[in-house]
Amino acid sequence: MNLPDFGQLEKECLHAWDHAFESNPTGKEKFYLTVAYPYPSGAMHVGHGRTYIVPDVVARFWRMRGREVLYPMAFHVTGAPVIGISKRIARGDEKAIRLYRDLYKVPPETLKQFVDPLTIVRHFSDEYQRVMSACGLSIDWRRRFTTVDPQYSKFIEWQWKHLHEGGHVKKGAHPVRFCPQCDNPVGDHDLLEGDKAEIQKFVLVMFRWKDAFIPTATLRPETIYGVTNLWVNPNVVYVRARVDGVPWIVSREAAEKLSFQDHTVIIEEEIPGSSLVDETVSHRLCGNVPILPAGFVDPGMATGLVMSVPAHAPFDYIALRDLQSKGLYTHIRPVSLITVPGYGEFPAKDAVERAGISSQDDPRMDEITQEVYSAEFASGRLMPELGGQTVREARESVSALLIEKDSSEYMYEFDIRPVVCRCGNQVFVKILHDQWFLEYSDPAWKARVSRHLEDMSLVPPEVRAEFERTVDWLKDWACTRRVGLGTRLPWDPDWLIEPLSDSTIYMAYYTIAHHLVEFPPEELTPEVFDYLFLGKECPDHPRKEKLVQMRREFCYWYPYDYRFSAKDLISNHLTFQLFHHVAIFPRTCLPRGMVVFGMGLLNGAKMSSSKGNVFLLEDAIREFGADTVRMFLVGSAEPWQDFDWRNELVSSTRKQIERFYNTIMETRDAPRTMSVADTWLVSRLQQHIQKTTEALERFQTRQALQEAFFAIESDLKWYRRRLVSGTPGGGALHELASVWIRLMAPVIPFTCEKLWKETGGEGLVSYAQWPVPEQTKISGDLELAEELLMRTIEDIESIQKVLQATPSSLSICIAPAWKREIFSMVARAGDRNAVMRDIMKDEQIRKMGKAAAETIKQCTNLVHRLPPAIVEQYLAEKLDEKAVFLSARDFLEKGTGVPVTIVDAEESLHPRAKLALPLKPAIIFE
RNA sequence: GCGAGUGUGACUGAGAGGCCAAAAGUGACCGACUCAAGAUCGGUUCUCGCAGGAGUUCGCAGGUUCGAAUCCUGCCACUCGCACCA
Repeated sequence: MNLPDFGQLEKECLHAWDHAFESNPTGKEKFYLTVAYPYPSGAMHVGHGRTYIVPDVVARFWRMRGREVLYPMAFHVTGAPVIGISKRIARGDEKAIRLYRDLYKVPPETLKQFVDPLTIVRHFSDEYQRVMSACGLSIDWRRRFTTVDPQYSKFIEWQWKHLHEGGHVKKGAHPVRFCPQCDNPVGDHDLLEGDKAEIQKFVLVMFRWKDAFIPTATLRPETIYGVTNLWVNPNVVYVRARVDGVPWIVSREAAEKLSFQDHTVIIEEEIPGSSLVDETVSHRLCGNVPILPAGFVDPGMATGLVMSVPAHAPFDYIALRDLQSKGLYTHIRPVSLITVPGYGEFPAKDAVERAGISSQDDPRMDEITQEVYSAEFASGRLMPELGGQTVREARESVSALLIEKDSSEYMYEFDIRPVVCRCGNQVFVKILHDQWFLEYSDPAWKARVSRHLEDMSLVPPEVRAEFERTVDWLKDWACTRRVGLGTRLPWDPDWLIEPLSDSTIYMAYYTIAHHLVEFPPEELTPEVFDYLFLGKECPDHPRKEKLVQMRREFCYWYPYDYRFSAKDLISNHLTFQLFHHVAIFPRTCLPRGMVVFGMGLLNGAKMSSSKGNVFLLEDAIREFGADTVRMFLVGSAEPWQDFDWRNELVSSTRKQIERFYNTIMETRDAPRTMSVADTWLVSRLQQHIQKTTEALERFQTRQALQEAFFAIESDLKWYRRRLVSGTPGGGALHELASVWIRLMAPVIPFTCEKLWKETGGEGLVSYAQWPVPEQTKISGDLELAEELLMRTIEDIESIQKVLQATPSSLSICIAPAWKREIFSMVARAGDRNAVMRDIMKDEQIRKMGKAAAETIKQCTNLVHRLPPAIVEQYLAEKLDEKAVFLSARDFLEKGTGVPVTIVDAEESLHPRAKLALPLKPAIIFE
């Protein structure tokens, strides 16, 4: 083997590609694809690599097909993560420092500067660009920007002005997880404990006790009609507190929580739980009820006091039963208020008894509570005397009633506790005010998105259901922040625009990004953008011609053709950007398609930077070469499937590329003569061109590689086998080389660029014309003949395998014409059952008698066992089987090592000769 | 829990009612070439079989059909999402 220095080769290519992929509007049809821009807070790993390499393969493919391709890239730096990172590094946090120093290999001097968040993103943006280039990504880097560039901020302000004017941004209150210590809302990833916790909305049912209220929290306000008592924990000390001036009795924890939920709370005195036991409270809807002691009451849960509905709540039922079994409170009877199919008067009792639960501590209690809850919610109705509403309806109407007439309030609480912030402190539910929302819940907005979604091309098609559901499910999105990097809300500059919300239509920005940097930000007024993106009247501007040109460029590129992104973004970014597009742009500028990717695994485990389970892309390129990394990443699975990076598999990909390189280099010396095998090879090649093209049009990179690489390799194998020994191959190889290099160029552009040059190709292969299959080069009869030969050899080999005695000769007996006739008739027949009768109508054949009947049966069998394409071809071509074998006799003799004779089956005396069928000659070893 | 998806031979994966014992790649084993290793090339890789065949397989259990990896039902397992975050 004579391999080049791939590292050197890559360097030369990168040099040749410098500025080669900068795209400008031309007379050609365009193809605009974008990928979600990265948030550069760390080094790229091979998972990121695939995210950008797959689109690059697509970009290179369309470029070679003559499209003007735009593949831009920018960096998303708005938001809070880098601020957290810089703080942690400033604080000397070991874990953060280890990650950046050891895994991401940030030099110590640079790391020191990471106390400034912008330094982090600047460092990694540059690194991203360097590594992306090293991967051979055909990006137009002139358009690079970051989301904190002043021009971009102007663009965001323009967009938000429209969203605001369009009525898509509303102000409201919003419960969030909040850490008082950090004085900030906390997201899932900021939690030490309780990351699954959801905020639930409880109704506080206000029971009167002396001059105060005892609020009990419930998710089932409709059960107020069945309250028999309250529960208090006698071992807990409660407080009497003035809540918005009104005295409430709640747990100490509850008092603190309420203070975060829009209440002013002043604690006045402590009240031991035990002193509340046996007190009487009252409520308009259930009258006077006693307070009973119960150990299960958790002071950390909502108000720390609960109402008891033993007929419908298993916990309440069991707690009451336990007390009554000790002879206490025996006068209390459960009060039934809901009827549910499948349960008796007291569903809680039924459920407990069915499950055979005897104690409050039984672990199944939560499960059966859920069971009763769900059953009643799904199919329960209030008793007729209470109005007969469904539980679903009653829950709404009763809570409205309680709020309006009975001083009830809402209280938010987590469904799972404890919830602990990364800083170690307890997290509370806080109601944020003045929060701005994108009103994704707006049915009219949703409807426009849904309608557009129908017109979009989604790859793979299975994701459509998920998009539809997401559009349906999206609620209002809190779109402003107090902390982080970003653009300020134009009409309320105390707020920053939230980072997902500022990244929804930036694909439009790319189209003119390289021109926009020439403008001072203050000149980029809304009127300018209105002209550029919406075609409104062009404002007066000293550089009006420039603006006109930019408008033209935008119109050339937009809308984008495909957006590529990982599947985890379906439920936010990918759907958000559709909402924003329909809100801002006219129909003609709405996105055309999306391609959704699978996730990456490393040696079978999920890739995760925080767990250190990553393989850096730059290391991979250094170790294996960029082409190897590319070919592995696009070839191991289709884009939407998850892929698994395993070093040993990657190494074998490298060998494949080396093999490819050598094969092509060897073709340079091949003579120009065309043999039968050459014609066959060229004929086959047309199919591979066709199939590769189709696969890439459908983004099936793996399938494309299957055709463009392995299928061609396997043809070459047969081709070489068919060559007379010692010959180096013929004229087909030159054509093959030229086609093959181009088919592989999108995937392994470095190697192909080099080979293109070596084989005398003109210019860059990156811009060479994509091969087109030529009908005139396809010879069906030859392909069928070779197919017959291959199949026969396969049969011969399988016989040889089981043969014990060494044969001295081989006869191949060709089926007679009448059998070929029968075969054709069988193959053409539509109705399989009638075939026999129809064929036997033929005088000539009927004379054959039993042999004919037998042959019909065998042919029927054979026709169904052969690939339809072959049968079809057989019907279309006039195949002279005997000639095929005669011309391949040398080849057969060489393969089997015995003399071969080819005879007509009817001339052979051997009984086995009768077995001969079309496409399946009798094989006789003697 | 809810929603969307996936389960194929040692592994990655094609296959979407008869072309299917199931493509291709990888790995493993054997052979050729080598002093040797690597690379390369040829062969084998579910079980049985002295004639191109037969048997048992495609998460599990049923069902539809002349016929099921493929269609239907149930179960099990895995992946992703469930938001204030990139």
